[in-house]
Amino acid sequence: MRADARENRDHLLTAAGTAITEQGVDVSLRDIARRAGVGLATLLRHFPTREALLDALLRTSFDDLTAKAGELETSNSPEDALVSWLRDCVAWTTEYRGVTVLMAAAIEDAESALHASCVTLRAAGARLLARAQAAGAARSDIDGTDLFALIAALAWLGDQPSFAPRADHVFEVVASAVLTRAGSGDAEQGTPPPSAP
Amino acid sequence: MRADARENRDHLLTAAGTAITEQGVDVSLRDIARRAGVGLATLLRHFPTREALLDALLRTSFDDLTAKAGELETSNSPEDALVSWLRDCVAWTTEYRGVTVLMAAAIEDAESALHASCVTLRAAGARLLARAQAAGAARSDIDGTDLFALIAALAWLGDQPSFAPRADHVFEVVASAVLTRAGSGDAEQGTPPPSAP
DNA sequence: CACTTATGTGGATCAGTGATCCGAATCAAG
DNA sequence: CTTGATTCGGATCACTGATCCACATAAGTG
Repeated sequence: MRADARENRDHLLTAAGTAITEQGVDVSLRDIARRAGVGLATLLRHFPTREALLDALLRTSFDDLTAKAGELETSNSPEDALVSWLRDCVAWTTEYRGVTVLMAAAIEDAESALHASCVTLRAAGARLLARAQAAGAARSDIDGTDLFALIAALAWLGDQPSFAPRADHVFEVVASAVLTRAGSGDAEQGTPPPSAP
Repeated sequence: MRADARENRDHLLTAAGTAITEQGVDVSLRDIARRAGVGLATLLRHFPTREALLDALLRTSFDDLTAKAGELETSNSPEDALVSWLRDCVAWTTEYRGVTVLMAAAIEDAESALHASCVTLRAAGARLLARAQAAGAARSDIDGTDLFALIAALAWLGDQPSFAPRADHVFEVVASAVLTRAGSGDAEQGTPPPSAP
């Protein structure tokens, strides 16, 4: 790779980072190119699609989250590990407004540049969930896919200006649904047992 | 209102209905105008913005949902009433793919054409929730805004092709979090009590 | 250092979007 | 039937992502 090309690539990545944190992932690619002092065509040569650019930009964050999941697997409490990791995941998405929709689309589109990162992230969450389930700390009728969907939904709430103030509270509510009670025998039914204390 | 104008308006609404159910709320306004046999400028005169068009198109659905909430208020079980209404709300959004994002934006934007409908809907849900809380069937640390956020999040999951197959299951999980247990004393803390059976 | 070649660049351009303007067509009242 | 106001829709604008190709430039060679 030529030296000037590498330099342009780096400029593009930093410009994309600041532009996205300011305006969200839907920011105009022309804006990013302009910030980097580069033509639009150059941006599109280095990153043929918006997803490719995001993949290069977010890959380290993805890796950090999966690494964190690995560390938490040796934490003392399976329950705390799961909840803490969930919180980290949701909190991370607030840095990149709008990234949730792209992740949701990428997780099932094997052609997407973000696909691999999303699958890895889901697997990391699934391991933490399985550990909590084995310890009886999480309901047993959900799996990694459900967990990923819950993370995405909570992250999406944080993306919406109208819901963002309540996002933390809603997180607690949903987390309490994932944790503890119920979920062993009547999982097939789907409907939880009626409350009769 | 002139007769031909009214006719065009009706054609536009039916065309918008079919176009949106086929392609989602992001469908091109030109497509809708073309289906209605009308110019784009005509569509934009009758409905100056996409939200205005959606408001006219969805208002009856909104009214149906709020009316249903009113009926359910006299149902025998506050718990069943709440869950049934939640299910109806989430199910309704599947007809109009992508409408959730617009509702989320409209609920806090008083200028939006959809604002009034969303506020009314939220109030209807809040009444059902309050009734369930009074009966001890729903946790007491959530309010109508939280409920609206949960509905929106679940509806958004149904909108995403990758999550749609799990949307029903996730609904049950979230519904079980809203219902029954906890929520009276420790609401201030946010964090649910650790599971220690 | 000079030259050649392969590589990278970016302005011009295309199809698509929502929005706006204004001359022309159409309806309804007298 | 005439008149006048209302409505219509093609042309147009600014913006998006994407593509093309003449041009500039860096890297390698003698």
